[in-house]
Amino acid sequence: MKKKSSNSVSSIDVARLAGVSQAAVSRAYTPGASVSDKTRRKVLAAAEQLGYQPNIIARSLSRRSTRLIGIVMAKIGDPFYAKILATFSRKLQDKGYWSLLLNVNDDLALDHALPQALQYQVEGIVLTSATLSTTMVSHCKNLNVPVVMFNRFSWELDVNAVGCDHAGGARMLADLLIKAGHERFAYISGEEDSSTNQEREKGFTERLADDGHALFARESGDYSYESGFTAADRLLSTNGQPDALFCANDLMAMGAIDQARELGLQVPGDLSVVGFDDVAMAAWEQYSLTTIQQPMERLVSATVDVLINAIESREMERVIKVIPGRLVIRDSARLPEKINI
Amino acid sequence: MKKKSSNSVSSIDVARLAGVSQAAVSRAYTPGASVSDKTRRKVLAAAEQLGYQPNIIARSLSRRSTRLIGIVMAKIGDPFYAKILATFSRKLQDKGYWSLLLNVNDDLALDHALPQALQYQVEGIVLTSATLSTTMVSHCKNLNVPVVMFNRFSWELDVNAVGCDHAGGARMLADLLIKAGHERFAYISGEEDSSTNQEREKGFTERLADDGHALFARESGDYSYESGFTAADRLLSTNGQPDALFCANDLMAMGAIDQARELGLQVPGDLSVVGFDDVAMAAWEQYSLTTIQQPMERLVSATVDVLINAIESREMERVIKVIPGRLVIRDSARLPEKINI
DNA sequence: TAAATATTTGCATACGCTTGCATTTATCTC
DNA sequence: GAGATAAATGCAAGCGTATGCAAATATTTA
Repeated sequence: MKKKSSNSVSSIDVARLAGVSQAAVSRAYTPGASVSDKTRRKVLAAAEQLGYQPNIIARSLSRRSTRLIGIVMAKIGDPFYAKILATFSRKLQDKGYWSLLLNVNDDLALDHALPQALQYQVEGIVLTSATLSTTMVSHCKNLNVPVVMFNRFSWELDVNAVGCDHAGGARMLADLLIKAGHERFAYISGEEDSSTNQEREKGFTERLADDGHALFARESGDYSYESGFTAADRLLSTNGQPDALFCANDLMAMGAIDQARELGLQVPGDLSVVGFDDVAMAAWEQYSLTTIQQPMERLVSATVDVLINAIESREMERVIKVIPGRLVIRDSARLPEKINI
Repeated sequence: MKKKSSNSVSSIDVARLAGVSQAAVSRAYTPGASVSDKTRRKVLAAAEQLGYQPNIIARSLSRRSTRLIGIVMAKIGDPFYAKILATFSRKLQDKGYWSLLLNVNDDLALDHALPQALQYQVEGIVLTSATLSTTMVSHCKNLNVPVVMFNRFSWELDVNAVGCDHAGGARMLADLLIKAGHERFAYISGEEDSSTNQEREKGFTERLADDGHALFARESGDYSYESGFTAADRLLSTNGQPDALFCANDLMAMGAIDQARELGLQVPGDLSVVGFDDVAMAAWEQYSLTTIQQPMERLVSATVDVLINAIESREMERVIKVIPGRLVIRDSARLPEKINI
């Protein structure tokens, strides 16, 4: 239709209209800069009239600061991760940072995507549901871009990390199940190589071992509802069934519950099922899942704090924070006779 | 620990090391630029050695193109929107664009956040779950930044739009319920002022009217599970119950199903329930929800195409695309005797 | 082999903003 | 009201890359 020529109005145009120098315009938009009120008003009026907005790209180049944070995610569709993302972007926005979203399928794709993000001069990176290769870590280190891994942990990688106390949470669950008098404990794992999965399993089995129990059965899943559903099938349709089941996350727990019911079992009558995360659906009537709540707000706040601090203080010391989860008791697991947890 | 001085290596450093001009370095990174293979190799080798990566911020300034797209979202936690976001960012990445995420609570916050995004010189904007004010629309228009509304529509606003055929989908559902012999139809709305809600209700009631039916009952919800749960309570605990219920989205439908069962009703025995969206959970055993599938890939592809085209062709003509949904029949609604849908 | 053409190269400027520094103007002090 | 101090202003040099243009080099043609 109408063909507009490139119509971007710059600080020079504003300066001209306001009858001041270009520098004055810049200062009018810089809090605490040395400008008189009168000048600032003149500038803002002229800007208003011309529809001027400062060009942050140019500002970033000049200031050598973009206020951009790269958020790396896989599985955005997973409700737990979706919530994380929502919380991150909100908290970052509150602090005046913006989120550059890197959607990644696997760690390989990350190695491809990350350099791109770095080219955008992101000032920090949040890693969820993906792990960096060591070359990428040193890459970020060289560029002086702090990284925080969220709910992932690795001793080898010299990277900041904030996460929930998965082992501790799993221990609480084991504890609850033991006290409820269960005997045959099963576990459905998440992706085997995720640190989250390993810690949860470790905490669970250790607490069992404390009471002389061992894992009665174990199946592999991948954190998806479907994997919980099918793993539970393998678990429950053999003879000699477990009477307590810990799934590495809520989604699988819900799948497992559905499968159990499919097979005619009562939850928690015949089988106690517990999960991990406390996603919104865990509270739904059909599932009413006993689980460990990951304190999202605290986790994300801590992560953002670590990141921003690393950015602003240029501190290179590695920081690791572990935040305890909270046991949420609902109806999917049998309770101890006397409740004293 | 170790305090690194600002260590950014620029094209000039690479040029020096490679023994070429800075321009040559720039060209080495520009596909199709006029450089000999020899030079390009020298440059890349030097770059490798220094760990050089082009600074996209500087490039953006020079080229006047950031390849940044602003994605505006509210309710990222909603599984349907989470999926949308995932799909968008993937498709955009595939086309060499990056997503700047704007997390927004309400339209008011948008009016605040959008100018900020525009300052980042985003080349286009995708709007989901939020509506622009008219001043923002003209703002974008002035800046020549194309906008596409996703699953939102407004006659008044002169903005591109891509969305599912909500009315058509709702009509299919009404059709199914009518043919199954239902008599008393109820509707639980989404947020009343969302165009999506209005279209779905319109399609539903129109199809009912075609057969001489009117809405038997109606309750307000807000697209959340909880609102479906409570709305269903109001709907079902009065005497004179509906026998068919259309909820404006799946989440509410699941809430309604849970409430119905809570009240001792069979679904679909006593009450047929249908939803809209076909989120992942709709396929879960407990719900097995009959619903309208929004063809996510097509919707998002179309949106991205409209946007990219508007960006690259500088075309200002308004584009509107409506894409049909697909009826997914599961077990939450009674079926007609003879199936001929 | 010289001339004509095509390909590479470097120079210099532009992109829009920030900021140190010197200069001008306003404010204060006695 | 003069001198001293403080605040405001403008100038100009960046920030790191892209690119038009002219000069230099390579390739082709006769």
